[in-house]
Amino acid sequence: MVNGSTRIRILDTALDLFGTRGVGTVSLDDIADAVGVRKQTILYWFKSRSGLIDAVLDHAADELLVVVEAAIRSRGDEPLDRVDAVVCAVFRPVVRRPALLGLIREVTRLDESHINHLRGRLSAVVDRCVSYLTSEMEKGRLRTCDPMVLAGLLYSTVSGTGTEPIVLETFGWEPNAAGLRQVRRELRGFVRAALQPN
Amino acid sequence: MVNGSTRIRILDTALDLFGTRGVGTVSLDDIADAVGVRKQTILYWFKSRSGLIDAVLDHAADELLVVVEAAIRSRGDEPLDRVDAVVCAVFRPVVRRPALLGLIREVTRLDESHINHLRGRLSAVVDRCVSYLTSEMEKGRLRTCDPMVLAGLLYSTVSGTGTEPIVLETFGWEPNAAGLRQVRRELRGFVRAALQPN
DNA sequence: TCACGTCTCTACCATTTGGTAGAGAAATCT
DNA sequence: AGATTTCTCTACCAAATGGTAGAGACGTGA
Repeated sequence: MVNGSTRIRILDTALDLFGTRGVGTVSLDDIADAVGVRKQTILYWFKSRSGLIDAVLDHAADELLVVVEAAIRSRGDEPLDRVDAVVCAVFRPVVRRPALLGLIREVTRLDESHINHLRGRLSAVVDRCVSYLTSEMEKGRLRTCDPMVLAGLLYSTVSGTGTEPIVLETFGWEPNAAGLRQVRRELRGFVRAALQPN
Repeated sequence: MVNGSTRIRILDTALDLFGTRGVGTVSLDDIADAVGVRKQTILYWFKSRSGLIDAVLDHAADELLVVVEAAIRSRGDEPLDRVDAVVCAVFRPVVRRPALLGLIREVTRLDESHINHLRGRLSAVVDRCVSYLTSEMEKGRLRTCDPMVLAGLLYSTVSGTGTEPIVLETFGWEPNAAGLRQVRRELRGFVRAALQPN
């Protein structure tokens, strides 16, 4: 097997399992079985379960950062369009890799050390989003409000929509491709309406 | 000890632990320790771990239903005010009992049997919310969109805000009473703006 | 050929898990 | 006084957990 490939397969699989079933309920054996490898191989590549968790968080942050950075730099001067681009960017993993946002959401259930680890990786992007919102509000191009809390609300809305299909099903939503497009359309309209300047 | 009191103390404690740490990572011994009781006492009142989970979900649904029903029937004909009342009602447990929404959110990680159990308890309220949104949209008093998906978006936004203080902290939010009031104010403004008729 | 990196194998370990069984204490109710 | 409810206690079980240890297989590159 090529150098690094097994390591990455472990990271990918662990990300999926952690993100969909929750970090605390996935054992090393579960991951090993899913990869098609023995538990000892995981402990060969990662010195402990805790080390694996940190590595998976890094892996997830990498994936998310690439997507968001690209969207932030996307064309268009109008802030509503730019926020829309970020919303679409974050929504994409919802379809392609549902576990990604699910894992980020798991942060609430993790130890302080892992929380800080992830925070360190995401803080740069978060700061940029908040200061962007601030400057556009000062220009009167977005509804004026607390930009930090607004960023949090936007995150909650997008991430919640993506990570809780079961709740949406309770509301009568149908989990198929057409349904997903519908959710994305409504999500974009919702966010756009919420940000419209007064 | 008075009849039923221990049972309810177990339910309350289990709700808190399940909601904050996740159902899958809380053992019967954890709950027993927190209640100040032996594991056997839990298994005396609930026939198994699975039975306890269902009972806790019932307990949580009860608490949530009372709050929401009251808000739905609150005065005011204006739909924006009425939705605002429900948002405030759901936000109240965020302060008083953070675990409540955290437990509802856990539904994504549960077995199908438990999911259906909870769904059965919540479907009545959900249906009422959706049909209310529908009728007000038809009257042109709310922004026109898909009412089912809108209900899901509202839920995601409110629940995410309440269950992810750690994420909000990453955005720079300060977790104290003033900060919570601030979040609630922004949340209400956000939802109001998102629902404003075109 | 030798060394190295990668991975599997067998065999352990202590700890924790959900769950069972049965005896008995203490209080309350009839 | 007797019966019932509520709860604790000791003792146990099989299964799964994270982790360790060491030997060896296999292929590649030097």
